[in-house]
Formats: sequence, C-alpha cells, structure tokens
Amino acid sequence: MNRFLSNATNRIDTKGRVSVPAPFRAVLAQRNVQELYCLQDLVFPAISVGGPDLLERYERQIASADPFSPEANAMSLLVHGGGVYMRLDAEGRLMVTDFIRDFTGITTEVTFVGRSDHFQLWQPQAFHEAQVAARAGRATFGVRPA
Amino acid sequence: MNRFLSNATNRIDTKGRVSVPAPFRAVLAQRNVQELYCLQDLVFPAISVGGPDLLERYERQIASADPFSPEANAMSLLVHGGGVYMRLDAEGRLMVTDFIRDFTGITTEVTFVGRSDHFQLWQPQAFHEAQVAARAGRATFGVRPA
DNA sequence: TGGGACCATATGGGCGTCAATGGGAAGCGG
DNA sequence: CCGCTTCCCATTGACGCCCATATGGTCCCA
Repeated sequence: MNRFLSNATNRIDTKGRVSVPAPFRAVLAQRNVQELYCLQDLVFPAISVGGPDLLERYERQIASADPFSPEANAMSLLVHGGGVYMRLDAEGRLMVTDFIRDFTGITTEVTFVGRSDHFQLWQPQAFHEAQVAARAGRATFGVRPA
Repeated sequence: MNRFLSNATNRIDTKGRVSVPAPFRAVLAQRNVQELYCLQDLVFPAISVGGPDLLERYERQIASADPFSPEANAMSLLVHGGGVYMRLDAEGRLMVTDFIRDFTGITTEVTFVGRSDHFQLWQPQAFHEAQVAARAGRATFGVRPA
C-alpha cells in the first residue's frame, strides 16, 4: 500500500484529538513526511492533508494560471491564506482545531478519506452525502470492465 | 482456469469472515494478487473485488481529466475514498465489513460472482433476482435499495 | 462396481498483537 | 498563577495469525 485509499471514521476525545488511521500513518512514514500541510478543498467541505508536496502541487496550479485572473487570485487566497501546518503526536493523533471544525462541520467524529496522494477530513454525514451525490451525478464514468 | 467464472454462496461465520471460493483464490494466486481492491459497483448493489489493476483502470480515467476539475475531484472521491484494500487470511477468507454489508444488504451469506477479470460480492437473493431480471430481457437494472 | 482411504475446501474458534481511545502529569506561554 | 498543550502510560477491544474439525468429493483398489 503506497497511497491513501479507503475511508475510516474515528472519534474525537475530550481534548479534541483524533487518531489518524494506521494505514494512513504508514503511508506518511513511508514517504518520510513529518510536517502535514492542511488546506481547504476547492469543491467540498473537507480539509485536505498531505506533505509539502501537496502545497507545491497547488502552487504549480496557481502558477500555471493567469496570475491576474480571479481564479488564481481566489486560489492563492485559499491555499496560502487558508493553509495550516500540523504535526502528529507520539500516538499518531492530531488536534481538531476550530479552523477544521468551522470549515467541515466536524463536531464529535472525523471521517478520514483517502485521495491517493493525500487524504481528507470530513464530517461523516457530509462525506456520505457527497458520495451518494457523486454516484448519482455520474452514474457511470463510461468505464465498464471488459 | 485463468478467469473468474460462475458463482458460489458461502456462509459468514461468527467473526464476520467468509471463505473466498477456491477457484477464485486460484485465479488470484495465478495472477500474483495479494492485495485486493474493493469498489462499489456503479449499477448493482454489489461490491467488485479485484487486484490493483482494477483500481488502475479507474485511475486512468481520472488522470485523463483536468486534475483540479470538480469532475476529477468527484471521481477521486468515489474511487479513492469509496474503495477499500483488503487482504485474505491464511485460509483464504475475508472480513465482511459494514462497508460491504450496508451497500449490498449482505447479512449471513455471501454470493461470489465471477466477472471475468474480477469478481463480486452479492446478497444471495439480490443476485438471484438480478439474474432473473437480466434473463427476462429488459429489466430493473439500476435498482438499488434506497 | 462398491467400499474405503485420502484430500481439499469450508468452517469454527483460541490467542496474541496492535491500534484506538482515555486520562494523568509535566512543561510552556499568557 | 492559571490554562492550554505536549508527553507519557493504561485500558480495551478489534483484528490477524494460527491450529483444529467437519464435510463432501474423488480416486484407487479389492
């Protein structure tokens, strides 16, 4: 397993901490990532979490756009203004800050969602609804197993 | 036998495990597949199970789109966030998780259905009904429990 | 041709390990 | 001096790994 896949829901404890699923931690360790970069998803009410490469990927996307376009401007606002660095504690937990709560609606539980090269934090119900909507929206991507 | 063919129904034990039919395991072994990728079928209430190639087929579809587009984002949500990696135990069994139960309606028995390059997990009666419907010609394809 | 030994699969369950969680106590900053 | 954070340790419950048993089918041999 070399990428972030599948999803899992964990509880937030009384101190506001939540365990990152072990498979995700294993991917982070394999990639030698200690500092986590968190930013708001551009489409969904979710927080994306990844290593420094995640930030760089977004920055390249911004750089490739017209620097004076409203899109690039807005994206920079989100990426640079809305991003946060985070660390895990010794047990592999992270603090769920108000920054995360406000944007996602997370209160007592966090759903971790793999996105291949990064993962995301979702309010469980919101994730479920987004999945149903995505499935209904594009019922078939045009891919049918041969 | 180099493809997944025919179907078989096995019981789930008290620990929530079920044996994968030996012919299917033989195909997996022949293809050197140890990690199984499970994905919700796009049409039927069934879970598709295959090797990494199953995942890669969907990932190629995602890669062909603009990586920052809402469409690619939604597809990744389904494929990466909705997919699950699984391993078989030494006896060739897999755990039937709530993820599988909720989507398929499986409770006590699992019907394994060969689909050539992958296989599927069905609730036995649902599979039977889908077969009857398919045999009847035009049918209630796409019908899924609300 | 019928009986029996053999074999593979499916199934059941014990046990150890690890992850998720909870909470105490010390360190740092306000 | 007080509150929040960080480090550390305890608990427990799930899962992986292992071995045991049953069941049905096949092959061989009398």
